[in-house]
Amino acid sequence: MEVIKQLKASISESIKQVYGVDYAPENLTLSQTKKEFDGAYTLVVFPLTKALKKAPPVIAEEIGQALVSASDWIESYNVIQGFLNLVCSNKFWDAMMSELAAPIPTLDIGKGKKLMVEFSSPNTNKPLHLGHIRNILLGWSIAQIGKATGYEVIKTQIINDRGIAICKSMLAWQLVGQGETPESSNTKGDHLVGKYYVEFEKLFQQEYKTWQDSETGTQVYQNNKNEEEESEAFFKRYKNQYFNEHSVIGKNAKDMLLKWEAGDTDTVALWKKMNGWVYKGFDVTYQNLGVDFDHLYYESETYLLGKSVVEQGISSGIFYKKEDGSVWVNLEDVGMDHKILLRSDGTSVYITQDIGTAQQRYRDHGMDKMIYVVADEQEYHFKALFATLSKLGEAYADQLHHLSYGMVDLPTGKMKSREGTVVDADDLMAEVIDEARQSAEERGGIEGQDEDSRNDIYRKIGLAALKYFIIKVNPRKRMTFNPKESVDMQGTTGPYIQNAYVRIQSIFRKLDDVRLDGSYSYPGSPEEVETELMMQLAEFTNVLTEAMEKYDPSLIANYAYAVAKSYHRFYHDCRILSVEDQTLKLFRLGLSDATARTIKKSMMLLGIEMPEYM
RNA sequence: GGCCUUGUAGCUCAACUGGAUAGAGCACCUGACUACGGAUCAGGAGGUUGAGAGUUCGAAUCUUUCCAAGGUCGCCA
Repeated sequence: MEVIKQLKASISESIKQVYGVDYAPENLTLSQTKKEFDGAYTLVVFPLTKALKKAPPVIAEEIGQALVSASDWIESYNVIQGFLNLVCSNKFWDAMMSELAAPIPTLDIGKGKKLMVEFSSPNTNKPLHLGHIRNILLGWSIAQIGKATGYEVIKTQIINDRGIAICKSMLAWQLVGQGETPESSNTKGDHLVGKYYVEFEKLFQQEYKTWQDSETGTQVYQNNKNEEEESEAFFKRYKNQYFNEHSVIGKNAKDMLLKWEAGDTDTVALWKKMNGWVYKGFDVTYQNLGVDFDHLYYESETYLLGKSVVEQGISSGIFYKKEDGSVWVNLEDVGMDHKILLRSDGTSVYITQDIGTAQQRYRDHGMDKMIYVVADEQEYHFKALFATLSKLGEAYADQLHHLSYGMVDLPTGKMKSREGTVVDADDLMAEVIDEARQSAEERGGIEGQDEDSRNDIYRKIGLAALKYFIIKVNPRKRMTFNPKESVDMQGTTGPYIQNAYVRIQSIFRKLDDVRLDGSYSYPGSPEEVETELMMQLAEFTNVLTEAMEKYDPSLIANYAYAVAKSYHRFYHDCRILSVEDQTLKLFRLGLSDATARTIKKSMMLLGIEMPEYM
């Protein structure tokens, strides 16, 4: 905000004038004055004492005097301890209002730079769930924030389309599916494939159970159990080993994976068919959620990429090979451990393909900056990945960032797919939209709209509730998703913010012919609710900058709420359409318009749409 | 056990980067202009910021020691 910059510059000049000391404007701490004191902005003078060598109250007094005589923006001041409270003049508020009336500019922080954001990155064996929603909202939002700060943004994901998981679904479908398709069963493709993933688990459990009672099973139990260990506890622990060493259906699944890797025609055809179903399903979910991607990467195409890089790393001595053939990188110099890069059988692990994918992406897009949106359980992995890429001397290695976020819990505890407590993304969206519909029908207010418009409004409100509920929480923190609270529409919620916007639209609909020409002059002195709102709006670019620096959309969410709250108060206290004084009316209309634009922009950065009615 | 994250009102979250008497919402209680849209606004009650010690003009924030929860730690992704 230029007005604030100029205000700081004036303070800096006053310091120069009184003390002959150069104090850079950007080093001044100028905050909003607390409500219980008189003034708009407060200069905290404690930090100045060293440079100016006087007691805080004296400095405050002297700067205050100098400012009042030098600047026509400062009407008066008062000093409380080391705080210099500045009371601003109408000229100041008019200047600020004029600046607020201008279109919100794109910042130039990322000007000329490419930013790639990876988010969502699902497995193709089951539908998206609540955890993905947090991931997607964060990724989408950081991409929008990137754009708003001047970056050219490439939204991407890596789709985990291969591996044992999808083979399980494929096998189960072959065994018990009887040719079922999304069309034949009228089921969304991703849900259908997810169903067969569950089917596999059932078949496996049946087989396992039978085996447990067999001679071999009991023998294994007797030979391997810990002291006093019950059979149930043992077999729970032994499950993975059973899958790998004894299970017939497990062997079949693994064989399928081998066939897939060998390029077996039938297997690949089935794989393509079922993944195709899943992608169709994902597309619908993404569309309903209002997100899209610019460039997709598939694990099936990238999983081999890292190998040659690793082999080069061995010959150049960056990595080393153990006797058993496995390849390692030593990360002790950056405070980490040794990390495996290739298995002893020469196959690649998770990090291997990530190395390859990173290189591929850099070749494709030459990005200056890359953000991976992935849950915090993978922090160690990304530290190791970045350190390894750095050792390889990759140009972009120090511009990689893991946007790590806490997992989503339910009031009943963790989400666990095995226990069926996973909240499905499609179901969840349908529920919040339905909730919005009920709420709107009770209230009335949009009966005049046709059905399509009404449905569109319900969708916007419901999704706003859901998205805001999730995005308002600091990403770093683990969050509890309370389904009841997520559909709240009062208080700190998406619909509350939408309501402020809708009120403003309603005002402007009632105006016939008013032109806001961008110049404002307040007759008398603005009300406190008005100056508070203006100051709030003036913070937008600061908040946006900070959100980008910290990779934290929740800052924008909290900001949007603060603006909406200030507006609701203003709206309640101040007449707008019915005021006689035309300049005052224009001022308030200008303020309303600036508020609407700021709210809309902020919420757009979070992937939340604004309705015109609600 | 090592490392990382978190701990703030009954609950869900803030706190302008070390600033004034720690703020909102939900829930509870009391009110609001014969409503520019009440999905709103105002008020009440609710706190030893997990505990202790330290650093300084000043600490929820920095240091340190504990306590609690979660994550992670060489061939899962």
